[in-house]
Amino acid sequence: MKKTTIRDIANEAGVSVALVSFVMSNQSRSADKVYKVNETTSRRILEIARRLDYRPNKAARTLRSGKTNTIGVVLSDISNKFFADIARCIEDRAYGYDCTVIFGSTDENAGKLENLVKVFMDKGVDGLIVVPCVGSERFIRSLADSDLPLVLMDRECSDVNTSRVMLNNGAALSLAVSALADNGYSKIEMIAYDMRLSNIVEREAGYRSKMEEYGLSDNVAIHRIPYKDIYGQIREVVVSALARGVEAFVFATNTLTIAGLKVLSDLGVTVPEKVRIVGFDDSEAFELYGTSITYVSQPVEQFGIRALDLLMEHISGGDPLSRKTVMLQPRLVVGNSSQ
Amino acid sequence: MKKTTIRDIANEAGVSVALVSFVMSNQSRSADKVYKVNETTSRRILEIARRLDYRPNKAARTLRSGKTNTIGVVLSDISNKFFADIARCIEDRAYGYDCTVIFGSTDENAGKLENLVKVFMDKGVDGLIVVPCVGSERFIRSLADSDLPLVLMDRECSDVNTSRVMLNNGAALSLAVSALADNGYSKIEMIAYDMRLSNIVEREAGYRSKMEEYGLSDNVAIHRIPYKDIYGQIREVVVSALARGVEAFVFATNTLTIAGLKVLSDLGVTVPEKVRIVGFDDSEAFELYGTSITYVSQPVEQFGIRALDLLMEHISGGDPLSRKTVMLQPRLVVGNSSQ
DNA sequence: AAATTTTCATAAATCGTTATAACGAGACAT
DNA sequence: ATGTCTCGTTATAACGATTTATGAAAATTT
Repeated sequence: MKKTTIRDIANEAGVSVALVSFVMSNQSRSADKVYKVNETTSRRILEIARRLDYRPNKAARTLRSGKTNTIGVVLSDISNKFFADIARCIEDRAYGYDCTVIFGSTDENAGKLENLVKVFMDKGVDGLIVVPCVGSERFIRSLADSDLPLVLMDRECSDVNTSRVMLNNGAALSLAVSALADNGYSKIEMIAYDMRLSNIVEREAGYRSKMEEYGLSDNVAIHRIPYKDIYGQIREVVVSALARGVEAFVFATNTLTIAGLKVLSDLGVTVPEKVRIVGFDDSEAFELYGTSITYVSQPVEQFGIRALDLLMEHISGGDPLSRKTVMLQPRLVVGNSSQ
Repeated sequence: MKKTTIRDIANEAGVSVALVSFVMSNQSRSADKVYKVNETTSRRILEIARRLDYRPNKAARTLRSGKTNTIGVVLSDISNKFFADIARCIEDRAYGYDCTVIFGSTDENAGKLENLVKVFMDKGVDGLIVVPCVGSERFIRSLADSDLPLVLMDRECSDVNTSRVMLNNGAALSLAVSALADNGYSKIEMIAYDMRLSNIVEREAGYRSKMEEYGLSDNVAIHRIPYKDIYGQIREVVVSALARGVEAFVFATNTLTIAGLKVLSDLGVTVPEKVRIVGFDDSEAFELYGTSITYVSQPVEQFGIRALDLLMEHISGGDPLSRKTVMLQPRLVVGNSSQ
């Protein structure tokens, strides 16, 4: 029960292996010359291939052609809902491109990122989609200078000439601030991460400038939470803010939103009676919270779809000079938590 | 800037390519003969390899040896938290085995499962971890008869001689029932899926037998919810059960638990005052629910770890007759929702 | 009818490894 | 001195495809 090879088919059909190869990878073209295959023989070969249940050997194909039809996706943590959703979209869409995907999680660790990329390159991926993390800028720049197709996702990396898919993070927090300010609240504080990721930084800027627009510069307060012991850190922040008479919180990420709501709930602070909030990203957890949550929504599936499309375009030879940036727009979902 | 090959190293060191190959894949052994390499030359070759930044070409290696160092994992939906967590564990652990993982989601569709497995086989995976779905039994049996190493996860498939990692599903619902019955409740109803997946079936059996043990056979009521419009279906069930004076609900899965809680919350039915519940699996959503939830916890990370270990053992030639079944034990986490 | 082009097919050279048989040189025993 | 072993190494044939140059026959032009 040996696997059938191109050679078996050639024997069976009484033709050369080259011809079979041409038929199989049907674009049968060379640099300038175009190899045409006779319709009848072509069909005969296809038929025999089907009968013998021929499956091309990918390793051989890759060895000779240099193409793996595999791409690598490096993200923060595939067990995080946001990235898991993106992963799922990429997986589905890649199927259409007849391309398989391998994933890797960095845990926001630049060393791991570097490692993963190297492993993926050793595997011979045709291209990479990468979510940069703090400290990975230099490496990513060098990566972009190599000739491996690359698409950045979710977070910027300065001075890199490559395609990218980003959220309009500034607009996201503008929406959040407006939702509250338009209801007459002015003491709006922001809870963000300690990490200097581009998306966080931009969200902070969005918050700040929108506050200024409403003439609330003096009320600007950004709390930067370390990545570990989020709950404990937020609790401190919230307690002191409440003591100062804060009216509302805006959150910079999904995780922070959930942790913040839990803190408020544990403190017995009701929303929106005692304090208002606007969250970031949807979560099934919101459904079990007593009050419906106002939040900024990002088009999650678009991240995956657009990033993959850009990468594929890039791989199939689009000219390397026209790198595109896709800017996704956030949307405000209004609930009672901001009233 | 061509990639350096084994041949470059051989030239540089003035030895044959074969010797370099032996050194690189250092277990240099044949069927019976063992090829020893001189310590000094070995070190010299290694040194040169390091200097030239040698990266073995996986495609060539695979073509010749037949091994890909890649495994496939077929699960229900990688964007579902339970599976995402498992995926993450597998990913991390596979790194230690110097092995990459490709994932695929079936959406509980036997056709997709079959398709994914075929794609993975074409890719040449060394082995598979599969979460069966309804209707895939025949295909999985045929798969198990092939000589591709296979490990089943989370759900049974009858008459298949292969390794597997399962939860003790019966015990899981026994725990759930006990938690309620021990508090004096007797009208305990179960909410399960319509699907005849082995894990669901076993959970139903666990519920039923534990109810009998408490002498509550007459109160046994299992509600089977179709996979679509879960919320609406559960709502109907809950409303009529409440009208009949139900005291408590036990849920068969995570998704059902969340949906159930949301229904209760929307109906204004407070837990545990009006009705008691025991959930399945942890969820961050529980943290935002007013009452702490009593739930059956599965050792999620163990699924990934044990499945991968079994598969690796299987791949590296453990005798095919000794297939193992790992039975993971559930644990009860007690909150207020069952009081 | 000769010249030219087009069409279809083939042979042979890779791609970078691994696996196996064989081989020379000393060591050791006969 | 001859034969047998072991040790370290080499030559070479795969592995299964793609790619290129080349060729022979058929179709077209001149």
